[in-house]
Amino acid sequence: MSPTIKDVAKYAGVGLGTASRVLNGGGSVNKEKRDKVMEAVKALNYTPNKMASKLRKNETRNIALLVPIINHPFFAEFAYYVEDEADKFGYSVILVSSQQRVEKEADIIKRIRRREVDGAVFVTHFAHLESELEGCPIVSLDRIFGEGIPYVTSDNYTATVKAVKYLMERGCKKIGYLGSKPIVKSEVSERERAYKDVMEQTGNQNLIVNEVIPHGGEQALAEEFLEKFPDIDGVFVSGYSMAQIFRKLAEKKNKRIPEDIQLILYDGVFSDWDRGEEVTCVEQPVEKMARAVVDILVKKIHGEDVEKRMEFPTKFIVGNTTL
Amino acid sequence: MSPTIKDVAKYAGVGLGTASRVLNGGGSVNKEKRDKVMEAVKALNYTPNKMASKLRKNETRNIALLVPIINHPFFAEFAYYVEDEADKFGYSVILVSSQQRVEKEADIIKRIRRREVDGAVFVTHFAHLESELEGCPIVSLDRIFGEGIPYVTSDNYTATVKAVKYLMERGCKKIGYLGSKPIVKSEVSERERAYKDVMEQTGNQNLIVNEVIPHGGEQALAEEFLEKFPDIDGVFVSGYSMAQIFRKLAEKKNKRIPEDIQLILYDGVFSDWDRGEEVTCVEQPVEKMARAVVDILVKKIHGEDVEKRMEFPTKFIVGNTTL
DNA sequence: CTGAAAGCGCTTACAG
DNA sequence: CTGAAAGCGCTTACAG
Repeated sequence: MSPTIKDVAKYAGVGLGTASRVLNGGGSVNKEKRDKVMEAVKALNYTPNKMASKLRKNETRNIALLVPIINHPFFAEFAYYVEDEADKFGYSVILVSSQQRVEKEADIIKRIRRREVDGAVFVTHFAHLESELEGCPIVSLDRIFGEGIPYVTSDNYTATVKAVKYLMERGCKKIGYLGSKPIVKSEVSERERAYKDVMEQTGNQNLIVNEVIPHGGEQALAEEFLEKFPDIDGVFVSGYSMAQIFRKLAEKKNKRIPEDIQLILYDGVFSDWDRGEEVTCVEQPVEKMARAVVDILVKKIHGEDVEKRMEFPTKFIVGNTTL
Repeated sequence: MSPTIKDVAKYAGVGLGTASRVLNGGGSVNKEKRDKVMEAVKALNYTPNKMASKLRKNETRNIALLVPIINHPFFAEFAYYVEDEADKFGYSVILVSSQQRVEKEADIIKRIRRREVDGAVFVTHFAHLESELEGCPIVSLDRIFGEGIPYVTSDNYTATVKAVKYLMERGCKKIGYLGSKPIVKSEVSERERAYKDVMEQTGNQNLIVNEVIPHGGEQALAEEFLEKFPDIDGVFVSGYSMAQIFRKLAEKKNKRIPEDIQLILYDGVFSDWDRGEEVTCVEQPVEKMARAVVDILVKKIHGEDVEKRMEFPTKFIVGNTTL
């Protein structure tokens, strides 16, 4: 068995409390005894057992990160910064891909109650019992839960207005909206609202396909969109996967982008692995948003007051999918 | 304060042990008492405190997953399946992006010793004190640590031979090798060995740029490669990011792929978000490899015997980066 | 089948 | 400054 702090104390010839104090820096300790303890630690090759101290201190120093699916550029990028930021505060992050399964979302709540994690970051758009969340240390991205749950978002409305107007400026006459609608209350819905407002103001028709779909349902939706609106010459696409699938489909149908259809994506350009093509897009400040989410969560775990809503400005990037 | 099992026992009018037994199914309990306990659980809205049972049972039910960086298609895909498989065994996965920082790798070892996790999956090619690993429940991908650490890999050698020969069949006369070399002993090195062997057998010259580089160093390496071998007409690229960067660079230099340079990538084609272009590549069975890694790790944590090395066959996929 | 007790390895008031 | 003690919330032999 590995040595315990008891062994260290005994070896050093001091009391248990003293050993603990030198190990944790709590309270001052006689230099001589301190040295003896350090010596004992070395001699016994002692490592503290965190399970014990966590139980005692009633904190796990873990947070859960719930994403729909980790192998998606936006969520992976987000996860990267969440981990980096959490690490700064001494928290580890437990990764959970919800895969849109409602049990997995509910499971996170259980993990908090079971003291497996101190709190959670929610990046999902699926449903579950809101009542269960009461008082839970949770922070969400985009999604609006209710009073107790703060969230971080981007300027969905204004950015979409700008994007749609840009398509018009570039000559588009028939602009569609393609997206997968959140099943829950979410700031993402502001995108559709913005689109509709612009269409109304400019006396244009709404050409929308925006549905609640299961994971993997993008293909069917993109097809539906192109069938419904075959003569479209511009499209605002909400979501990275959807845009990728739309582009593939358009190619297959011999619709050239941007010559035949101009495209703007909400959900930006990412790292190197993104093949470096420049999509015209609304880019979210993923890093800042991820760090903010963690900062808020940590504050919340410590019982501090936090902002209920935090909005970050996006960047409009002109690429080669518009003329 | 939330209720403890003690409260449940008191409420139900039974002993602590009895309450524990009905909650964990250990040993049989009188039906009547069982019902009373269940009733108490409901009434008090009791949730067990896992920190306590973990301490008692000396298991965290957490494993760490160490990847160089999570926002990379291969690692994200790998992580997805690791989490899914771990979940089946009741384990949670703690995500750590090493960012090539040696402290982060060493930190994982500490986490195991501190009982923050029961074991770890290593997907990194950086260095640290091998001696520290002795007896640690660790499983690696590709990397060869030594006797005690099992690993999962793919058929690097044969797949590379096949790929390079394919380039020849397609008419390439000057075939280069571009990759980032692992700093440690790894099965990935078999790729370079295979390339060299084919070159030697066919009486061709080695045109290799394969260096140990820091994260983000791909660009410089790709440039070096093209400067050194400007008249190349085929290239075997090891690693996804490197290939993406190479393709971008080639485009900038007006080298068309595949017309001027044919390209084969080791590290396959992934999900939808990969823009769907078909790169000719050697595809690793990521899902199977990830699940195998977890299966082995769980066995190892439970002290069972495990295979020391497990090789999975890759698939050769012909795309549009070769003629 | 069941209750009282010991103990997992820590930390933290509490006297001194 | 420091040691002995209590306790975090469980589980698991141990008697009965």
